[in-house]
Amino acid sequence: MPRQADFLPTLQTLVQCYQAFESFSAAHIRELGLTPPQFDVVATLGNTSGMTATELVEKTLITKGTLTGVVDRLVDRGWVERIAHESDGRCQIVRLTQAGEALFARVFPAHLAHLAACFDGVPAAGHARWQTALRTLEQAFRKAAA
Amino acid sequence: MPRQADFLPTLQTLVQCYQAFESFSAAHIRELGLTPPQFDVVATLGNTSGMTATELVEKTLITKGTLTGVVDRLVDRGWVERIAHESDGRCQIVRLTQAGEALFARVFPAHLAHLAACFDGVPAAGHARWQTALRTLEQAFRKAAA
DNA sequence: CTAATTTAGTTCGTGTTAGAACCAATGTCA
DNA sequence: TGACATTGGTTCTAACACGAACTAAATTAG
Repeated sequence: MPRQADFLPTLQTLVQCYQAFESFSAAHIRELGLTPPQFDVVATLGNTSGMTATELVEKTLITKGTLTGVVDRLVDRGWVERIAHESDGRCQIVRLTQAGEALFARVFPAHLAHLAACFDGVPAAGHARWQTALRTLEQAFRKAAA
Repeated sequence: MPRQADFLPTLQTLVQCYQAFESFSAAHIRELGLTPPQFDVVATLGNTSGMTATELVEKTLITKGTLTGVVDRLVDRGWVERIAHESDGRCQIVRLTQAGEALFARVFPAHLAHLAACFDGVPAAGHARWQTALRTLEQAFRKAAA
C-alpha cells in the first residue's frame, strides 16, 4: 500500500543514472576546453547558418537570461559572432565564426566518439527498451505537471 | 553500422526525462520556500541527530565547496546549526534546529506527496522495469568512465 | 495614427556548481 | 618526538541557473 516504496527507488536510479551520464560527458567536454553549455551552443550552431537567440534557447535548454552570458564568452573567445537581423530590429543572429566552425569540426566528432564508447557491444534492442522506458517515465512527469 | 543512430536518441530521452522530473520537482520545492540543494540537505538531516559535513556530501551529491554556502544560508535562516565534534577538532556536526525540524515535518511529506502524484495508477511492474533499465544504463556510463 | 500589448534580448540578484588552493587538526612513521 | 602526509572544512574564481525587472522594437487595437 505505501506506494513510496515503489517510486522512490525509481527516482533515485533516474537521478543516479543521469548524474553518471552528466559527469562522464562533462568531464570530456572540459578536457576539450569548453563548458557544457558552451558545447551545447557550439554543437547547435554547427552546420547551420546561424539562428536567433530565441531559437537557441529552444534547442539547448539554456534560459534566455543565461544565454546572453554564454554567448558573450563564446564571442570573447572568437568562436561566435552576433549579426543584426535584416528585417527585425529586435533579433540578432548568432552564428559560428571561421574559428568556431573549426572548433566544431574538432570537438563535436570527438565528443560523439567519447559517448559512443559507452555503448560498445550494446545491441539495438537495448536502446529500444531504454527509450520506451524513459519516454513513459517522462510522460508521467509531464502529465503531473500539467 | 552507424551506432550513432542508436545511442543518440537514448541520451536525448534520458536528458529530457530527467529535465522533466527536475523541473517538476524543483518548481514545487521553490513553492515551499527552499532551493533544491537546501531541500536536499534538510531532507537528509531530517530524523537524524546530525552528521558531519563529509557525510552530508556523500549523501546529497553536493560538492564540499558548495556545501559550505548551502549550510551557511540554512544557518542564516535558523533551520540548521553547526556544533563542534567532541573528539575530532576538524569536524563539525550539522543538524536541524527546532525550527528546522518543524520545516522538515512540513515540507518533506508535502514534497513526497507531490512526487507520488506522478505515479498514480502505475503498477509495481512499471517501477521494476524502469529501475532495471536505468541501472543497466548507468552501468554503461560507469564502466566507460573507469 | 496613437496607445496598449507583445516579443527579443539584456541586466540584475540570489543561489548553485566544479575545482583548486588553502588552513588547521589528525594521524603516521622513522 | 618531529617531519610528513592525510583529512575536514572554508575560501576563491569562473561560470551557470532561474526568475524578475527592464529596454527597445514590433505588432495589435481602437
